[in-house]
Amino acid sequence: MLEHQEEAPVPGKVTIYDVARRAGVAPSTVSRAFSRPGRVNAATAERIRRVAEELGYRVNPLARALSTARTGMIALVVPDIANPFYAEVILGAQATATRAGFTILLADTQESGRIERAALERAMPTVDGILLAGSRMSDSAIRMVSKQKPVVVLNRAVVDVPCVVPDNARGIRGAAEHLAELGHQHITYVAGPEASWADGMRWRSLREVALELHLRVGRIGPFTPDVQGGVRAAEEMGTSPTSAVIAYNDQLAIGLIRGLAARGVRVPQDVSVVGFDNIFAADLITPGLTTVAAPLHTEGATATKHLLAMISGTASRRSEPGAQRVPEQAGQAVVLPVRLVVRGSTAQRSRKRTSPASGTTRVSPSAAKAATSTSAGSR
Amino acid sequence: MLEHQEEAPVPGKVTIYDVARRAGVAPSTVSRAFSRPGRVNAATAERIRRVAEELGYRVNPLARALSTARTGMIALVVPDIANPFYAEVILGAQATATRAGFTILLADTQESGRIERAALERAMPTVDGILLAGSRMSDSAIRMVSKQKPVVVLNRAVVDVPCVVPDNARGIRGAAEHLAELGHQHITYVAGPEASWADGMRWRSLREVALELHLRVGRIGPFTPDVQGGVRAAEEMGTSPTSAVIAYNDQLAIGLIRGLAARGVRVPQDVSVVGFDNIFAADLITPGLTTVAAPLHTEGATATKHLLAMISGTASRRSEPGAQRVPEQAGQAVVLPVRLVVRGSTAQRSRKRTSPASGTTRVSPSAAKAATSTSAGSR
DNA sequence: ATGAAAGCGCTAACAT
DNA sequence: ATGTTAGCGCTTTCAT
Repeated sequence: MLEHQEEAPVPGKVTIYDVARRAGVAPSTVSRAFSRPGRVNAATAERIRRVAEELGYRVNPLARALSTARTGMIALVVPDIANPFYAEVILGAQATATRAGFTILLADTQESGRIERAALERAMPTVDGILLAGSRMSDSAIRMVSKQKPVVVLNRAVVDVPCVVPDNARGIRGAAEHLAELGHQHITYVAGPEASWADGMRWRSLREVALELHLRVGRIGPFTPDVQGGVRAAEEMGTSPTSAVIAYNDQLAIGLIRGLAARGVRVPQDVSVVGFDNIFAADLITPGLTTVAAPLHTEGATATKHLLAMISGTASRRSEPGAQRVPEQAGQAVVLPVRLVVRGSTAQRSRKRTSPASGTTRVSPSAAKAATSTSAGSR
Repeated sequence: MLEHQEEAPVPGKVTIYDVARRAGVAPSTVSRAFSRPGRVNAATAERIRRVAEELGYRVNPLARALSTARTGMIALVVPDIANPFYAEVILGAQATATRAGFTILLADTQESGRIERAALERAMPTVDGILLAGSRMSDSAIRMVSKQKPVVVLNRAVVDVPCVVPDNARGIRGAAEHLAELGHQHITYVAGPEASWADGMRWRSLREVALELHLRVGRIGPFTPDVQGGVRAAEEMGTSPTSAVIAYNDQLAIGLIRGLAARGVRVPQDVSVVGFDNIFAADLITPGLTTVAAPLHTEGATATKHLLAMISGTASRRSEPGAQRVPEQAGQAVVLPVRLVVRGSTAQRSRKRTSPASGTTRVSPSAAKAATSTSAGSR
């Protein structure tokens, strides 16, 4: 009679023991039937499956995780989900994670290093690996983390930690060449967060390519990498900006265009603007934003693919504490190709503007320190 | 000497046993010290904390979950993370979840009911509750789920399941009144997904308020609720749309404006457009989009708050299978206030346009078939 | 207030 | 191929 209790399939309460009893086998056999099909007789396996089915049995991932030390979850840590940039990355990550049977634990750190640490603290013991996109932590902190669990970093190069980054150099080069072809001779770089690796990378690349192309460059910033920041940048630029500007990212570029418009400066007639990332909105605004398209979705996917590889790599040697580090070409950043998407925000340099034929070849960005754009002096 | 093994704080491997031994207490005491402070002598508690600290001990959430049946995770299921609408909701949810010590398990269902089911299947056993935003499942399927775990539904009313929705009726009313004040007498509703509860709600509300305000209304659609859909809607509208339109959501409205612009119809001079949601981009495009601002962030936060309440409610009676349903005012949808944000996409009705004084109270938008779609028949 | 011991549901040697 | 037996790390009666 007690058997009757089984008759009511209470979904979350059926265990392998229930199935085992009902199928007339040992619990371990049921376990095998689910965790490693093939290691059990096809016939019994089938029977077990049937019984499990009718009993409404589902494996309990938690219990499984407790003994295997593998949870099937990976943490995705981002500074701001609402940032379309990360949204795309998340999508890419989610897609390949799901396909591999992994679940994503999402953590938004609100652009705060403190929250990021806390989030990691919480998530770490629950996940098999970590995807760090736009981390605010220091390189050494990241290395620390990667010593405990497999980690892949996005959009940033950290020594000794697998990274996935867009080809910033080529992207900036493409943008600069495009601008040069349109007759622009002086480009202003609108900088993003000071601490951003990508920002440094882009600015450096710009200076290099400028040298090569005989362009002059200036720089203002840093600004927060959002629309707000762009508006502020426009203010800082004053009424006579250079004829061309490359912004750290699209949000900044969009804000810049708005800010410029508000002060009567027209884009692209008066100044050409190029962004970076090619977020969704780049195509929505007027004029459309010319921008360096980063393979957002692909970045997420690629990073996840690597992470999963690392995870299955470490899976074997559980007991070796220090062995967490994987043979993978650690430290070797995978760089993904980018492409320039030309839209309406860039145009032939207007002849009406004064052409600063004078001026040195390469303008010292020291002018940047003048809060309210003294850098204008260079023009 | 064996003791020395403890000296190397291998972060993920320290257990309460290690701490207990080192602190000279029983494992159960260590457990108490962490899970229910107060039930242990303040002094010993302190000592335990210290030892734990220096040993680098962290409670293992999985192990804890296995015995308590509470994981501290809630699943957030959304159709599309990249959709700015959901991005905001996610943020709101994440914020309050984190504050309560909960972690979010994110699942993007790619607008697919099938994937949604699969995701739930996977997540269910791992989470304490579920947040369903923009679910593609049937009401009954949702009720089924909510019988197993606490569930809160967003942007949709499902009988017997706690819901959080924006005040669609008031929102539409506000939009219609605004349009009426501007002199518009005929409003076209650009419909979203056929299966969408919100869409039905909005259309119905529009008809009601139209009756009251002596406005005529028409409707075209359904369209996919994205920019693409809006562009298609523009095509379907032909060259002589009504002077005012309300779209199911902002993306549709944005696409519509683009599509209209492409065919030489100017917004707001020729036609006024109102959206719904007030997503980020609504303020970026030109002209700015007049729209009904839904409290996106608040929705996520509110829903989460309710879910957490339900969770702590069910926490007590673990053994009562059928008792999962909470006393909460189940079925009672919480409706959140909205407000109209007026931007540049709406304007006084242009006198130049032919005023269709003739025509029935409700004009059949048959003109739509002029475009490419044949689906026009159903409207 | 603290200790001892029995699980939570599953996996993993080790047998057979 | 399948059964036995220990755990995984923590919580939780039940004693003391």
